[in-house]
Amino acid sequence: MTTMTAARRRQEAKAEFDAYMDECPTHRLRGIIGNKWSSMILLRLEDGPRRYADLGRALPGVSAKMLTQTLRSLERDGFVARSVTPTVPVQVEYTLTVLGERLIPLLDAVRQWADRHMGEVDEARAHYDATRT
Amino acid sequence: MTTMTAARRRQEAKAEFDAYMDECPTHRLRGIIGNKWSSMILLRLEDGPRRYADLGRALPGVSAKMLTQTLRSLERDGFVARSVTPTVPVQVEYTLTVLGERLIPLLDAVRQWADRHMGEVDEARAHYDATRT
DNA sequence: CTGCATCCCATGTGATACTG
DNA sequence: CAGTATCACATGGGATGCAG
Repeated sequence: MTTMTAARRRQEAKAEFDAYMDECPTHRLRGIIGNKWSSMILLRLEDGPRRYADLGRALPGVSAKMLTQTLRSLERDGFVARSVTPTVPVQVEYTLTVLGERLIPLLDAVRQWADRHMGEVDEARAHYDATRT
Repeated sequence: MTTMTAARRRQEAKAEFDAYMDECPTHRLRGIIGNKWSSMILLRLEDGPRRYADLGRALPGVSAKMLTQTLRSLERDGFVARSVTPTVPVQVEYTLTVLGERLIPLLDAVRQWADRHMGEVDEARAHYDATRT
């Protein structure tokens, strides 16, 4: 029994840690702003409401599937609100919620850091790649 | 020919946009801080240098592979420095670079936002899930 | 117009076993 | 101690076609 203890303890620690990670607010937030389209969409909504196809045109790289999927996810998390106008054909408008607006400054902070320092990252990368052939 | 124009134009716009995305500093930074272990490692290094196994113990959920891989990536991007002491057995120490230290405040900003607002996200999520059975 | 369903591939992540 | 190598798997993301 005693021989198993070390491995056993590590396993339990890992399980605990994994559970913690699932709860960890920071980790979850990173999951949100880390995905490919969330931030882009939020930033596009900063200037006011936008319709579905409108957003699609503003983000030429996005597929309909990802646009819908990301929008749903943002809606579920309370960052955007969705309102349908039952005309024919229907109009669907997406708006930033208060919570969504509060996220904008953070997104801007990320953007600013990137603008200021990603050049250094490029240099570091070039140097790293160069020094080992 | 003219019938193809619309689709054609969209394709070109997409290609352009994709190229832009690859360059976009913000998007690249999100790729860095968005991955599972980068931020955690950087935050652990905040208090001073750490050795490989030491980091591993501080992050019970990480596999050796991911620890190495993430560390390599952070080193390449210039966020951490790796120094080897050729004793027997060898010692490898990881330290935050100046660039890495400059990233910490941003990471903290993310953490703070998460601590303050993820509760609201949970509520929104619960409400969303509840309202559509 | 807005969105869902399906299929498919690339990538990220992890478990395990092995090495200088 | 500090990795490397290999295999396996889940997820993210995209293309296409259909529907209300």
